[in-house]
Amino acid sequence: MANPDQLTLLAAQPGDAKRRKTHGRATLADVAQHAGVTAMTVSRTLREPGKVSAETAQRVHMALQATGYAPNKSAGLLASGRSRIVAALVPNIANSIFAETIQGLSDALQADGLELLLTATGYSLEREEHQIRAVLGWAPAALIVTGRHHAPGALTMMRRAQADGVPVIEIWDNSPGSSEFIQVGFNHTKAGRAMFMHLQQCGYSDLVYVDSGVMGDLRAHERRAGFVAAAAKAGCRIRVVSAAQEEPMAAGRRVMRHLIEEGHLPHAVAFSNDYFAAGAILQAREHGTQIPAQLGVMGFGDMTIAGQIGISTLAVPRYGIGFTTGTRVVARIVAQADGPVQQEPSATRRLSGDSVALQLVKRSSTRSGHA
Amino acid sequence: MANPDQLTLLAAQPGDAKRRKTHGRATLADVAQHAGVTAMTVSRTLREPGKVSAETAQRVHMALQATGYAPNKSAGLLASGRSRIVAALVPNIANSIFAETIQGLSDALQADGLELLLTATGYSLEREEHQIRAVLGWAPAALIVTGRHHAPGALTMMRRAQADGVPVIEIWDNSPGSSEFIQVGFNHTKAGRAMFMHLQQCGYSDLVYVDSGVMGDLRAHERRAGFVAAAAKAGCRIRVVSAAQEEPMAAGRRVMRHLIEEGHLPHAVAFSNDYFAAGAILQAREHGTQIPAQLGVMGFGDMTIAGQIGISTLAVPRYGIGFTTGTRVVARIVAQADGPVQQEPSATRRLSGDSVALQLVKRSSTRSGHA
DNA sequence: TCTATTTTTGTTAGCGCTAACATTAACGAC
DNA sequence: GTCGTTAATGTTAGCGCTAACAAAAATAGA
Repeated sequence: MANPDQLTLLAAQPGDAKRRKTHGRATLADVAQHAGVTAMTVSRTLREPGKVSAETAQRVHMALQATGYAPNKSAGLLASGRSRIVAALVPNIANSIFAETIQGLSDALQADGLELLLTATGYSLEREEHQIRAVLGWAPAALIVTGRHHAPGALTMMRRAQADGVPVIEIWDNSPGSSEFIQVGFNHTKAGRAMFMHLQQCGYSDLVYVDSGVMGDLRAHERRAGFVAAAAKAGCRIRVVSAAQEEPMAAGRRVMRHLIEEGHLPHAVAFSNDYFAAGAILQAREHGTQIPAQLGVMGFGDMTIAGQIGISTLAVPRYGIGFTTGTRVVARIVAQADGPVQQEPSATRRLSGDSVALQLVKRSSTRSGHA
Repeated sequence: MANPDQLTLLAAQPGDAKRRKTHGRATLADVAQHAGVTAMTVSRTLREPGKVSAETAQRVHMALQATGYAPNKSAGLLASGRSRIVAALVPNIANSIFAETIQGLSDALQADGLELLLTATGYSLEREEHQIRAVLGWAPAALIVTGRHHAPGALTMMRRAQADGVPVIEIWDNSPGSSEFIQVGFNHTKAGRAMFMHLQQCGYSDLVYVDSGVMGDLRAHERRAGFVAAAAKAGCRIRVVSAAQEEPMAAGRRVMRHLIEEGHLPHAVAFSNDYFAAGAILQAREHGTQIPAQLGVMGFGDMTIAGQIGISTLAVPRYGIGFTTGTRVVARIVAQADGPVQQEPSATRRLSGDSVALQLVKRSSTRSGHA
């Protein structure tokens, strides 16, 4: 090939009326011409270096350098059907809970050069469904969603994706048997129960549980339900309060103020997150209420502030959930790329999920022993 | 080929010897066949509804429903050269500063159905360059980077992108004249100066400035430099301390402990972020040091905790930077799509940047008046 | 009525890349 | 030397979609 006449013809050809406006950037063909090889060889040099001779590879690399080539990912994706995009859907990003998970995910993915397409669902299953549909258009290498509850249409798409070999992972949940997807997270009902058990062990029996009352936060509902059910079963007095949906520490303050002004303090208050608890403790201190002598307080999440203010809490590996998820995704994708070795052709091979461990952190906001 | 099923398949469709494995999902052609029209008509129904008759549109919509069509975005992108992806690069995600900016960006983009491709640079210009190259392969509708400092190669790519009509926006900075790109942010040197000026107005003249010492955080360096320069010029005693790179509140505590143990307290300490300041104040309280009577403290960022603990701070519209950026991007992209109307053909039309306003928040950690 | 528009739909040819197959060069084994 | 075998490169034909143009149908104008 490389027929000079043809090249000239092509170059000079004024007749290509229907030619589309090209993007202007260097293409594989440009690089190939520069290196005196075909586009395919350049493509191979980039993706399968082992299959190209050292000498050719060097020429190609020089040409890559010279042309400033940057691959057109959509063309690659269209041709190969594989992308290196990982799509992740979380309720929101600003919430430091998910922010850290995303950071962990991002860190793990970057190690292997995977890209992160991120969307915020705002705790809406409807938006989630919409966004799943959108991101699936990119043929992602993996799909990560939050929680195990999804709209019917979303479920259908997730199933289909999984059937197509795309790992679908539910993060921040782990309820074996309740889901057909890989899960990396923990059981929220148990978490709520664990919170109660700590307070019970401290000897508190007149309890208040405070959470945010965000409608769509199913996991928060489960934690609350777990707490309440355990408390009721144990014969404790239990009251549930929904904090207004405002800035969490301020909300915690408000709840505490109400409690104190009511005149009748419970034995202990459990908050669905440490920011609530932190605000509450600051408020209590200002009122001169002794913690934990007059009132036990516990939070959830082991956020930074819990350690600083001395809040007993249930620690959740926020970063770890993301990092573990990312690591699994990378492993799966690498395995897929390296060799489509059918390890267990007989059974549907499924990646199992991960139950991340929660840990109770006892600090000065709850009594240390039995009452 | 030994597979009988495959043989049957091949026999059923004899013409396509070299056929590639298709993704299995419905394509435009499938929908078109179902609706009794051509693929082009379906495409138009989706993208330019006005150009399709009502009756046809309905038939198409039914077919879309029936086939469960989901567009293949890479094919669309490859054919059109336009994507609805916005690429954003931030130093990190977990840091609540950027998390909120990303949330704002995400919120603004979702209003118009734009997608967010997010990467974390970890304050490394090298990684930034690498990631810019990667995301540009998706022909993003806009490129958002953090700050105005970039590796030479990154700059080249950013210029090229801008020349190609892709809006390139630098967030978290605003230094008119120093950049050829749109900026949405503020001037960090001025911010540092503003912090000093507050302390000066309070009458403090023996100062300590504490920041994290993260090597790549050029903006933090600028704030510190601005503070130090202003302080020096005003003849104040000024000392700079780098907090260890650990959990910020703990670092703040450590710094404060050192300061107190040294025996000689300065008049006031400025921290490069509110978490440092919060930790410091908690520590000081435990030592019985009176704030602000014995020691003034100020932070930066107006994070939630600053309001809760009563820290004077310089408020930064974290969410706003993201939201404004997103809004601008949307406006630009919509304008591009609606009509390529050359509004000012004579001059290079550039979107101007936004200097977001910082606001000093005076709280109980600094004296309210002159000394 | 018949032409001049406008609206609606169809046809064609890629976008830049890669899977699959085809070809050629290189290397031994006998 | 001949033949198989492997390694290295080339050729062809799309992936699914849309820009650009072309044709047909509907509408209007006289």
